[in-house]
Amino acid sequence: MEEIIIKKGAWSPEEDQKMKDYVMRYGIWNWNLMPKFAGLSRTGKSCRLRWMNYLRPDVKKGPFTLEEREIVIKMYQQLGNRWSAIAERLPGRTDNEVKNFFHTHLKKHLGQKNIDAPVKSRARPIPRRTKKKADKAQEKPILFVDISETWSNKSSLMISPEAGSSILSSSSIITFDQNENFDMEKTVILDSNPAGTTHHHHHSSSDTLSTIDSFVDTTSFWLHLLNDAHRLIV
DNA sequence: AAGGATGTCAACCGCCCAAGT
DNA sequence: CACTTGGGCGGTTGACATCCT
Repeated sequence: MEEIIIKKGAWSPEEDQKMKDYVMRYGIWNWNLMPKFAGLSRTGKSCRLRWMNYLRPDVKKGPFTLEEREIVIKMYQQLGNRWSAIAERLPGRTDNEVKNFFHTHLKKHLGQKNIDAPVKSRARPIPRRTKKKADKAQEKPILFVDISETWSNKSSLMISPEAGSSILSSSSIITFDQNENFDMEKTVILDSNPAGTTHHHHHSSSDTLSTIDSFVDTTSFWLHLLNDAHRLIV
């Protein structure tokens, strides 16, 4: 097994570019696996943080406006140190940025007299997580691809000729969970199969599924194709 | 001019939670 | 039920910039 040195600290412009290129092409599917495919020697966590706080196209850069400042103060009085909740009220600002802004600009310059928090640190009157995974999936359908070593036990790729749309005269691929029924919404149209291998399986009913055993060998290829294709339908 | 003090903020860490197994 | 996993959260650190004497 090859030893991979995980890089830490500041991101270089080259790393940023790799990340941007990758996400633009393939989207975000799994933070832990993504750096490997993107050619980054970083942890998934590090990648996620960099993307969320800096590389994401909708992050607002530059100093806080007066309005934003007022919102931070007001929300801090209401919510305390729930930075991510406060950041939701400030489009383009991240929790990290709000937290930094508060500590460096507000806490000291205003003093506690004007910005009393209603609750002590760690107290969470409102559950931190209000969104469930199902809710999020509804907001934006996400293709889930499981490529763990136990791949074949958990889930499979399926190709269903019937699912082909008129857009492309090709086979379709979906991902699925064992308990999940065929879902046309998650159908992905592909042009071709990897490495010219034949993975076409015909199904007469929607719950007939086939496992592609050689998946692991062509994981990268498939994931890239899936992500490309996924982008077509989202 | 110099170098110590202070400020800024990107990125890390440990912990937490929801969902899956 | 317990355990694992992925990702989200807030506290904190430390490199670098700027200020101050």
